[in-house]
Amino acid sequence: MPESDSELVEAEAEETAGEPLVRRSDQLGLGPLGDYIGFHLRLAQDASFRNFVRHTGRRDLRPGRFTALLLIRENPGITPMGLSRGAGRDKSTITPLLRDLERQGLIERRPVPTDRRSHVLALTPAGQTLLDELCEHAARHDAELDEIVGIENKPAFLAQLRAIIERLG
Amino acid sequence: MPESDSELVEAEAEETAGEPLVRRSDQLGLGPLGDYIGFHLRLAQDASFRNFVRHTGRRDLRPGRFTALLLIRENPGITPMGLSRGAGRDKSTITPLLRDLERQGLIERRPVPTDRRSHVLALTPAGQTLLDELCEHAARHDAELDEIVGIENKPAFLAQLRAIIERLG
DNA sequence: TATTGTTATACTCTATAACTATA
DNA sequence: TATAGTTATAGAGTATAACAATA
Repeated sequence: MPESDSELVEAEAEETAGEPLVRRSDQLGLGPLGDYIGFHLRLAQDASFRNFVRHTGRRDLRPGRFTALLLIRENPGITPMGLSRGAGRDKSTITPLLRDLERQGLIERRPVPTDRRSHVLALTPAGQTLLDELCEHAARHDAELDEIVGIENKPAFLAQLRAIIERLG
Repeated sequence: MPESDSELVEAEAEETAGEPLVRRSDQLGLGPLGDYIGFHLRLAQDASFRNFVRHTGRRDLRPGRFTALLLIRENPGITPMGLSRGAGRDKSTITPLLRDLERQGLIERRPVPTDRRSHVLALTPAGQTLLDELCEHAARHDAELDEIVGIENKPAFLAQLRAIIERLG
């Protein structure tokens, strides 16, 4: 799906809000899709994301911010173009994302002496703090997934997901 | 992400367009997410969706339309509210979706004698034809997923996805 | 009172194309 | 010429809130 991408969540929120996220009723017929892997991948990803949001208590969290912060932390010296390629998103989507993160004081841009067109991205202390917090939520969320899948099945399950990721585009 | 949802793809397009969908470079570090099920679910769903789009040749295909058409076909007598609950989306998102499908001549609305607030949805012949075509693409796409996962592993893999779907929200 | 469906409004994510300033 | 990044623009998808008609 030009739909998902390479991230998980996002940051920043004003308020937490209740929990009215619409819940699928699942009493409907699905036809041929009832046994499709692709369809279930989609449903599982949806459920997983909702659970993550539940953990963070921030319903405004959406893909992009979290991944951006994480990729910046894990890849020192990364540039906006590197982020674009790493996240699998067009560079034009990176500009407003970084603008917002910078405006919120979560990241900063540093000049690159060797190429004055570009700049290096880095987390500010506030960005580190927020990312740490999100990572804790992510860890708790994923522990639930581990439990559901069964820790003994996790390696095989992950291997199958990785196979899909690598062998499809 | 309040991000994904309960569908797979969508319908309608003007032209096919090249294939410039940005491709993840994957040479970047992922930190703690490197072993997270949730993260890999997201990547796999992303890859799967891109592959589906590749099959259909319609890059404008996105979640929503396809599911709507499918749920309408598979659940005779369904109403907009039923669709909303089945798809796990707020009813306010259903209105414009149905408006577009109707405008394209893919669905029609029929009055409900017992409740004049509502109406029953049904595919037109054109809607059936389009849905059939999309289902063929979906079948070929999912056959690739079967091959990647390995047909002998499919039942267990699907069971794990279903466990995630059912046990998380 | 509660529900169905619509409308108004807004925000996120995404992309293409055109532009600039460098390389 | 080609690349890094920005801006302008556009279109899905989603949601909340308020509303009219009906139950």
